[in-house]
Amino acid sequence: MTRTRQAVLGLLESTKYPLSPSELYARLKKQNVAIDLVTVYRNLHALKAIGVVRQIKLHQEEQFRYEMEEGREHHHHIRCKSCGKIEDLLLCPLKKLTALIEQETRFLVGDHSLEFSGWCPKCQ
Amino acid sequence: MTRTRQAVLGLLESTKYPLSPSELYARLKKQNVAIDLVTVYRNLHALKAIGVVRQIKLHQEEQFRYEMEEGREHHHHIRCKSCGKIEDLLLCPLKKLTALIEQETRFLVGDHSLEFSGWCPKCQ
DNA sequence: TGCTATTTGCAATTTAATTGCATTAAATGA
DNA sequence: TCATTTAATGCAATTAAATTGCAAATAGCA
Repeated sequence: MTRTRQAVLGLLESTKYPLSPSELYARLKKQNVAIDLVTVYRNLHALKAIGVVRQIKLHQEEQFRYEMEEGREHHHHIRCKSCGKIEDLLLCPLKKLTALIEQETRFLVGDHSLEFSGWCPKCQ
Repeated sequence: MTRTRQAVLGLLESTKYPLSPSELYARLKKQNVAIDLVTVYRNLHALKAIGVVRQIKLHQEEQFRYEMEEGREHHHHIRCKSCGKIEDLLLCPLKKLTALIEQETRFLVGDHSLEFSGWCPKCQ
């Protein structure tokens, strides 16, 4: 557990929404943490591999985002089409649906991703 | 409406799941359609702009995919984690949820994306 | 303190997507 | 039909996110 890794982890812990590698990099720079963008990527990869952070990809976005795995219930996101603001949605109407989908498709369902987009209060 | 554009459109029309630009390019090559990958990109862009095709991005995938807009009901997808097979899901349990989400978040909901992943019959 | 294994920074590479520009093909009108 | 305008194409180069190789630096531990 190195200084840089702690900085990455600390920032993820204190942020209420998922961050992209470049966002993490920019914020760490602002905090005067000497870190390379490649190191951000590698730390996120490592933290994901050990199950500490979760990698998500929002609909229509280019980059991956990362959020803490621990202490968070199953949730989804809503994202503003205008300013990009992201908030958690704590509801999930999909648990009951899995059996039906497995029956219809013969797939074995592992997980799902759900995302709403629209306009946040400021951008309406 | 050029030959190449017709080829792109024809392939999208005859495929039951969303295709990526590189998949389209590879298949057109196989059909001996002389086309550049850049042209595939530009045609998809143009077809999207006039509302003929829809651009989607599946969770955890790198590239965009495209599918016909016309004649298709609102639907979602299920994707095999192993072989990448994609199928449509014609159900959507989310319409009723929009009002609740707007109330809770004060966002104005525009649309949503929902995707299941798991293992297809062959890969189980 | 000294040794080993891991992590880091830098440079270079990969892949998806985009852009500039000269050439070619389509489409419209006389 | 042919000429003229307009849009589409191919090639090369570029951009951005992510990854990799490798030497130097750092952490962990005896």
